[in-house]
Amino acid sequence: MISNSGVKAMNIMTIGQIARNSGTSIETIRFYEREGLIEKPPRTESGYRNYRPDVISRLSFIREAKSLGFSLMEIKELLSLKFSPETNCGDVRSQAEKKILDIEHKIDSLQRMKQALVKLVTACPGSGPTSECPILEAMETKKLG
Amino acid sequence: MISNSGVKAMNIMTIGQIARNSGTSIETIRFYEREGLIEKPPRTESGYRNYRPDVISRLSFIREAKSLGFSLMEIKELLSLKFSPETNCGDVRSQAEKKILDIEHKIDSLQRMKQALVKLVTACPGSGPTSECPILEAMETKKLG
DNA sequence: ATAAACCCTGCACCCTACTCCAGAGTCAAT
DNA sequence: ATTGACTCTGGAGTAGGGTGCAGGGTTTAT
Repeated sequence: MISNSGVKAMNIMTIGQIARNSGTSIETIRFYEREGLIEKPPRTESGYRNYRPDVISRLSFIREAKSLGFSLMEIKELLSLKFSPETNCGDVRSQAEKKILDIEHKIDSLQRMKQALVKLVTACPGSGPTSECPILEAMETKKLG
Repeated sequence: MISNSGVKAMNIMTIGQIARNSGTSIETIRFYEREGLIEKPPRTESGYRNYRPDVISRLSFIREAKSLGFSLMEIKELLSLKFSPETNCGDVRSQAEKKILDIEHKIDSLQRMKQALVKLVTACPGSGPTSECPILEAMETKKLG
């Protein structure tokens, strides 16, 4: 290796270090790279991937968004709201507005679900044979959808 | 057919009617039955499934919960949260409490995501290039997850 | 009584999102 | 200079969640 002679660039990491720090496996990181969810990082002379640490938060974001029911496709869209010098601000804006509505709907549904469960828990000591399925009932009467 | 002679039981539906009314395909309904997410309905003499209309809201709930990032397994657990003579109150209660925490975490994450997007939209002048839209920054710095 | 529209089972297949090799090269420490 | 931990590519395999027939009965309208 020839580079890295004078200054030690301590802000680059191997894929293994990124994996350990992000809770995402090496294989998955490479998979996300193939799928375009994270940028192709520069390589060393020998071909090793060379990451800047900020890819870690991107990976955390992906993990979080997945657990909220977004597909990798949707996550890609969310992420691309930043990196598109081509598209104009209006496009991004309306995209973002759509996502906001989507998210608001999700929050709503979760709040109704939570309410149903809270009701179930507080009614618990009574222990009588309550309704067949409290969560379903709560969701039904409030007309989810 | 011999039954159904005197009284017309109008509150039963075929699988096709359920499918059309719930937005879930026939195949998927049968799949959910195999997986135990919905009860096996009674059958006609000829073997046709005979549903009561309330299965529709159960299917809607499943669809909703899926979009919120719950797996079919988790949905099964959510649906089974009720007091039955078999399970004791403590079990149900602690199960429900775990689900509540889970849901609260999801709501939190969604709210942070929404905030990031709202910030993006309000920071967006509505035209021009988007080289430095604040969305990813907002998401990264807030340390989602 | 015949066609169109349904429904049945069983099984193969598909998509998404990974996960796991094999075979080979690289790096750090001893 | 060798060992052991690490990385590379390419490709096959897996789990979860459906989807699509084929082959064959059933219902309903005409």
